Amino acid sequence: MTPTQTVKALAALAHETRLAVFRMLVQAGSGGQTPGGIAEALAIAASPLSFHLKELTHAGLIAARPDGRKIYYSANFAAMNELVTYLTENCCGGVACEVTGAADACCAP
Amino acid sequence: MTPTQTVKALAALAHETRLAVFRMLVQAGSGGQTPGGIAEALAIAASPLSFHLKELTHAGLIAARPDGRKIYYSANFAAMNELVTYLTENCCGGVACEVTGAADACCAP
DNA sequence: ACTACAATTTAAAGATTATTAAAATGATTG
DNA sequence: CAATCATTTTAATAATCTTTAAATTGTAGT
Repeated sequence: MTPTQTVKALAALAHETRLAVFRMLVQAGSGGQTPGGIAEALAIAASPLSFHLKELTHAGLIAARPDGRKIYYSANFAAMNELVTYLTENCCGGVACEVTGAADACCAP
Repeated sequence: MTPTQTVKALAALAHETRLAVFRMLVQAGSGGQTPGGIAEALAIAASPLSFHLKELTHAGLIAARPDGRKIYYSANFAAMNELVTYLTENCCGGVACEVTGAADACCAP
């Protein structure tokens, strides 16, 4: 993951509505959710939701799967995991972690 | 961690310079780094760096430890780990993970 | 074809954030 | 105490995001 891609993903998540949408999709699993379902659950109007879904999609954090006149959005788990890895990478210089004490998997929660 | 705190942390990281600074501090471990050291390593002018350090500090992602006329900044590893946890929490509804297959630790990289 | 539904697009207004250069703070050294 | 060093603050400008409401696309049912 490049710094630029990472910044895009973080910026996409750095908004209350989008963070809620993304977490809802993370919890929904690979089946996903339609904009209608998300809008109802989170009480968001259709137009802004569509804008935010586009932002998350452009950042590579979610993907769309059209089905008839509905569209199912689901979280991109690979991207999510790459993002987490990028943030914690080479923690404490890669030596035995000062924080967790773990030899590898340094600074994992 | 509240959604509001999480959004603040993500927004703080969603900037190329701040992401680079934060990763440098993550890799520096608990000893930390001074603005002077960071400025030299990343080729950033003092004034914008100070602005970005303030943003990261307000977001709770780093902390300052003054020592004489120098200030050592270091990553807040607890905050970093909480952020990661918040993003991946209750992945796939908490049932056996569809993505990794793991029973718990669902969707960990 | 006509109507209804699911979702997206557009354009304008409003709000937030980043950058720059200059000035200021506060701690050390000679 | 004057000079210097490390860092922060200020204020103005420039750039970027969000929201809103209205209009649009595309699909399904009658």
